[in-house]
Amino acid sequence: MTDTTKLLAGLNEPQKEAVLHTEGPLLIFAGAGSGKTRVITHRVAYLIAKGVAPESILAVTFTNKAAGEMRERIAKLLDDPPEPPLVVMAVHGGSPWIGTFHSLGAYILREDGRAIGIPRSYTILDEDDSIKTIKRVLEQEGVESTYYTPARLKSLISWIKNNEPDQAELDEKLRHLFEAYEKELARSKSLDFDDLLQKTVLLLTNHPAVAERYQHRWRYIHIDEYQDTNHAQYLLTRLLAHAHRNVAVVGDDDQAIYSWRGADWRNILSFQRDWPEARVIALEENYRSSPLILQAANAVIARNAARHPKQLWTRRDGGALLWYLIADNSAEEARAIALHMLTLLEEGEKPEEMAILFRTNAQSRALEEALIAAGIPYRLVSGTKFYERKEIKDLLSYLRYAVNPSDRVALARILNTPPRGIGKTLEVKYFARLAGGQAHIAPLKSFEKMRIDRFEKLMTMLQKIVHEKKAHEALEYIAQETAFETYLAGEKNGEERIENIRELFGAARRYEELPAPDSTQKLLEEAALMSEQDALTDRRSPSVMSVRQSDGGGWVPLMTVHAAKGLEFNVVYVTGLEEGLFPHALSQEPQELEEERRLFYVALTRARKQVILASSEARFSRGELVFSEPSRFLAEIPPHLLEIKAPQDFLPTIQL
DNA sequence: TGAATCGATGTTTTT
DNA sequence: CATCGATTCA
Repeated sequence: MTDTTKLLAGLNEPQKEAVLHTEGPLLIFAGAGSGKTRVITHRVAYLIAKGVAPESILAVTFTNKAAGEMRERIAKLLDDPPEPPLVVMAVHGGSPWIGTFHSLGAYILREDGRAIGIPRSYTILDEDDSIKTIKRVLEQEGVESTYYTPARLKSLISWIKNNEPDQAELDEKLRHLFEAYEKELARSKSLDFDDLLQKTVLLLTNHPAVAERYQHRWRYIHIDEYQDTNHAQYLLTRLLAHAHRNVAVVGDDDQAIYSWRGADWRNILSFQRDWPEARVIALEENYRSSPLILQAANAVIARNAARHPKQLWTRRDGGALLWYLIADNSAEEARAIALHMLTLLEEGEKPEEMAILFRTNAQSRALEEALIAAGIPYRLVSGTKFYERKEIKDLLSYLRYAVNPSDRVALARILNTPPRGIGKTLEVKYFARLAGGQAHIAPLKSFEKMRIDRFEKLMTMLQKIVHEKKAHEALEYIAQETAFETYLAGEKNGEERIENIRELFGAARRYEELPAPDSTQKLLEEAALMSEQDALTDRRSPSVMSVRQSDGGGWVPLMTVHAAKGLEFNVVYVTGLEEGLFPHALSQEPQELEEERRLFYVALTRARKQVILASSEARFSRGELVFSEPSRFLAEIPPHLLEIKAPQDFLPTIQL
């Protein structure tokens, strides 16, 4: 057993208090860089060292990556070898359960969903899959309306699921479409992201015996990033903690940046209403950023009216002024940044310690081009995610369909991929046939029947394999049988895409130790719930690959500010600081502007040593040159903290 | 059936 | 600008 005093060493007073307050509700306001993750990991390790059974501890994190890191850090604190990353701990008895709300819901529903009619083999639909389902519903219902576009309907449905409005308040048409969508999901034995939360709440509410089991199992609950929980997550937390009341939530209202996704940061402010006996602890000492960066961030966030007042401080002194780079256009902005990076690299800064942040993914293009020109290795922590690539989704859809033969989205994907002569007409016939034998279904012509028979035979075989063998064996079988690599070789970017599916085989091998059907199930779950920060692979150009190999690893990370949440770097470039872009033109309501400001605050507080802010007077947006003013946020930073730079100030001191 | 081409059309952030 | 969908042609 680990000595508990060791777990308290090096913590400041409020941090210690948070670790020691193990019984009863606990609310931790943790400012940016105040050692929040440290507190949670030490707290969990402390509980275990004190003799609490590890399996009775639950920790909910914002991303799976954060979960993996937390797991490793706890293991290290307890002098245990870390578990292999990404294999969910629940399957190894005797470990804390650490994961996101969505994976928690997926797990509970997998175990107990049958009580509310959800089969063990259900499919998780990602955003793209559920949009496809909505398209099918709109077609079936013969909706002509231009108002109900698939994307808009998706967000309306999502809103309904998260907020459970009074049925009577809903528009008749919308209610009808909502029900049709739900019916289609049920028929496909599929759940969307919102269902993973909402159905879990439903299960625990309607089946008290099930709820009691989980309440009894997880006696110590931790929720990270509580300011970004939505209503369903709030209810789930309350349900799980109800019996023992040992619930510790950690968050910062100033870093709430997901209200557009249904998150309600007032959850953190109203915690004390539900748990009146809660101990409240504020962590305001910052260990990350230089005092100048903190002063800038504090000044900016102070402009928000809707916040719990607080002020970050640091014991450190010194630090560099924030730089503000004004460029004529986005290409020049990108080039200047790349040049500056070269100087820092010369001085010995590591590439992975210099992050480039932007408001929208579309901005990455110009930056990538400049980095390629400068020969700087980078990685895009965003954009087309690994599991969203077509070849990956296609191949995984075979497994999905084998596991869940009701999964219509998966079937539609694989029926003719690779091409096997089942085109649009035959697909329609086949779907009608599966839907049920009405009289008007045209009989299949003999060549059609042959093609269908061949496909069905393949799937019967695959089903058998999925139930008897591991995920990677099933994948390799299907790739073999469908000559998938030969098919990809004939497509554009064939080589890269073949690489990708080989990488998928590798990912599948991480589930080797699980028994046969679970192995495939887990892989599919990971694929659906993988987040931006978790991205397994990175988009990079061939030239970048060679640089990477020659300098012993390390890439400059490029990502949206949202994706940077929870991360920190020595140097942070915040690009595209223009009105209309950051703050975004679509977020102009007072509340939305405050969220944009919080987003800017998050960007600033990612940096340890240096912040470089950048804006362009003109940039291309949908093929058009658009001119804009510098972001209002720049003017909110006290001028004495800023040093204005022109692109020429970034001229290289070394030869390109 | 499936490849190819043309034209319209939408534009934030993501589990 | 890039993606998606519809239409056309082999």
